This record gives sequence, C-alpha cells and structure tokens, in this order.
Amino acid sequence: MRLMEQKLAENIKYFRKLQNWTQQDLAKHLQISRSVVAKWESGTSVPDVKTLILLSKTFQVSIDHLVGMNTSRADLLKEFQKMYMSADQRQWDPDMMEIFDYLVKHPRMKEYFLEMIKLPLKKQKVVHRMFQTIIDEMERT
Amino acid sequence: MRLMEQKLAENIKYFRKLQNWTQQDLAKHLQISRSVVAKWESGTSVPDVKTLILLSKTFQVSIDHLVGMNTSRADLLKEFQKMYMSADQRQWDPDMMEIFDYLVKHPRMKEYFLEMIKLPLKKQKVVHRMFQTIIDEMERT
DNA sequence: AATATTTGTTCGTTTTTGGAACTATGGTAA
DNA sequence: TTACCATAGTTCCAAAAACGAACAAATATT
Repeated sequence: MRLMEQKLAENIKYFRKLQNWTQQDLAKHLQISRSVVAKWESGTSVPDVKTLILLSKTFQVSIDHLVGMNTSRADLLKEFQKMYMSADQRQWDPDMMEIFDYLVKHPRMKEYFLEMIKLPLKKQKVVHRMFQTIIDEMERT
Repeated sequence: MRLMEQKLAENIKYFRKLQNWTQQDLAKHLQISRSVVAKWESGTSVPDVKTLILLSKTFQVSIDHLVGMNTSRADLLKEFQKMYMSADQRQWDPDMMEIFDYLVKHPRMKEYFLEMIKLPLKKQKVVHRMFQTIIDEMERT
C-alpha cells in the first residue's frame, strides 16, 4: 500500500504545480499550515478524507484520480449496477429483475409498497412481520 | 463538511448490505476490528485514506461514489437509461429505485417478496389485498 | 417470549496528524 | 564567488483521531 501514498504525494505536487502554486498557496487555500502540504508531497503523511475531498474540488480532479486509482474508472454500467443492483453478479441480480417485472405488472402493489416505505419504522417492522406470516401461511396451505 | 461524513457512513452501510455482509464480515475482509466498521457507519469516525481505497476496491465502486461526490443519482440514472434502457421502453422511475434501495436494506423482505411471486396467482391476489389492508390500517392509526 | 445475531457506544491506548521552528536546496543578482 | 531570497523538506511536540475490547442496546429468529 506504500504505492498509493507515493502516487498521492506525486499527484498533489503535480496538480499544485499545474496551478502554478507554491505549497504556501495551497496551504492558504486549504487553511492549513504549509508544512503539512510539504509532508503530503514528501509522502511523510496523508491528508484525511475531508481534506482529500477538498483537494479534489480544488484541483477539479476526481478523488480516484488523485490517489491514482483511476484504473477502475470503467464503464458507467458497471458502476450503475454496483450502485443500484444487488451484488454478486455482473448481470442484474435476477431476483431484483423479477421483482422489477412484477411491480411493473402490478402497479397497485407497487404503490402500496411505496406507501409502506413512507410509514414510520416501527410500523414498517410490523408490516414486515405480517407479510412474512402471510406468505408462510400461504405457502403452507 | 458534516454532510460528507454522513454520506460516507450511509454508503458504507449500503454497499455492505448490498453484499449481504454483516459488519463482522466487512471487518474481517479489511482485517480490522468490527467496532471500527460500526463507527464508520454511525458517523462516529472516518476511515483513513488507505482504508477508503480498500473499501472502494472491495465494493468495486469509485471513491467518489463512496464519499457521495458522485454525479447525482438522477444523472446516473439518465445516463443509464440513455444507454441501456430506452430500447425496450421499460419504466424505470425513481419510485422503483426507492423500492430497490429499500429491498437492499431489507433483504429479508426481499426474500419474502420473491416467495410471494412464486405463489399461485390466486394466492398472490389474496396477499395483495391483505397487504393493502394492512397499509391502509397502518396509515390510519 | 426467549435466544441468538447484529449493531451501537464507551473507554483507555496507540497511532497519526498538524503546526512551529529549524534546516536545506535552488535560483538570482551584485 | 557570495549573499540573499523564495521555496521546499525535516524534527519535535502537542493535540486530535482512530483503533480494539468490552459492554449495552436493538433486531431478528425460533
């Protein structure tokens, strides 16, 4: 993991110089001490996450790029799937897909489901239980 | 900047659940103590940059996404629709997204929902009605 | 209702950062 | 060359933060 620190160090320096800034300039921008910037760039220390985000904004570069992880900047689809679909596969989670289809076909059920989501948490739990009980019952008979 | 911590917290939890992992599972993966994960997810503390990168790799999500610096959900959705959805004109609306999120967070509910789908149609109808009744009831009281 | 699993919180300890001051390097002009 | 100035690297200490263990609370399952 030493590599990552190295890249981050290099990149901070790189983007700083891209702006024609001295360490002092950057430090002022971030409202921190100059010596801290020096330490980042020499790999002696690492900015915390909050500051990293600030750096990303300051330089207008993605955080992934900043830390040298822009390899996985792959396709949108993959990101999207990871973002919104159930995990394991590269494909859509078949189960979710099934539910999706089902709800499209049963809009009323969908509406009521949405209603449930809006309920206070405790009531949601109650609904879950009841639902569970109902399904169990239905499967048994 | 308080916002960022909140989003990061939510996202770590979200992606963890997407994998159907407990905090313990994630902790093991990262070779750290579970309580640390708990603290991240409750916003009590923040992972350092090294660990953040590890998380990004583990979940296969960009760091920017992880800290909530992503292009907005709506944008991503639009992009996705443009690229993959427009063909067969499926209705992919925000409500559906909400439901998906909800099911990710409540895997058990998802399972039971799937059970329902497998029931014979008549029973499904019955379940629908009961569900609606329950929701109506819950909303009234 | 009782048990087991999962999550949240508190505490003391350890690690790490951040800042001040000092040192080192590089360029420029006399 | 030497003196000077701006910039960058390093050391030390204080302060902040994360970490892990143990305990407490909440949630799910039977």
